[in-house]
Amino acid sequence: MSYQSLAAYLKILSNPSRLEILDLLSCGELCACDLLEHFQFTQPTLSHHMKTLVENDLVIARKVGNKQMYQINHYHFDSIIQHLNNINMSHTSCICKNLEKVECSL
Amino acid sequence: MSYQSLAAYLKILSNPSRLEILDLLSCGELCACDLLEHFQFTQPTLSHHMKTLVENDLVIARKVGNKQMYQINHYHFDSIIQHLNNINMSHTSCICKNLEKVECSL
DNA sequence: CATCTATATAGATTGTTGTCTATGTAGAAA
DNA sequence: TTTCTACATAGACAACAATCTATATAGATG
Repeated sequence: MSYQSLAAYLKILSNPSRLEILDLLSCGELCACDLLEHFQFTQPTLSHHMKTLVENDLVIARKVGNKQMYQINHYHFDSIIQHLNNINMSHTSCICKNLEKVECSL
Repeated sequence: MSYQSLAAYLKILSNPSRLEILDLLSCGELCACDLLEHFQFTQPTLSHHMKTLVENDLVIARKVGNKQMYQINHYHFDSIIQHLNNINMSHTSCICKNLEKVECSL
């Protein structure tokens, strides 16, 4: 995963409301109306956040009657976390290996 | 950690340049001039990114002569990853436990 | 001291994000 | 078929973020 795409996924996660939505979904499927009850913002704002989450594969949506059900995509979430871990850790294929230092090895 | 502060840290991480800086620092300490060589942006832009990273405890800075040395703060990075993991996983103290569902358990 | 190197700060600009109000639409119910 | 419920879309706006150029500063060197 490129820095650009990982950064794009982290941007989706870097919002307190979306984090709370994902936490609410972490135990199981919920509909939009259940989610909305927990927040102070308006229904279009929730709809906007859900669209963002679904378009970025962090949430899976399915329609049941006139209700929109949402599930967290644990698999994709895990993959993002793993890529973050790779950046934090020093590893053999790390870009820092082919870094040409000036003479800063102080 | 609140959703707000976790989101704030993720916002710092949600930038491809900062991710690449952290990846470069993951193997060891580097000075600003070494980092700058790897990027297309200007020196003030690097300085701005480093300030952001240091102020948010993701990077530790120390001055040696007229050079500014930077180290990644693995400990804090780990903690952010762990909090992200807690959101992805269903756990006993999860906020979804005291969610009052309408009748959406379809 | 004068100058060079490394880095920081100030201020401007452009693009993006989160939220709102107003309105549209699809499915269920009466 | 009309109405209600649940959700989506459009458009506006204020706040913020990433970058730049220009300039300042701190430490080293001659």
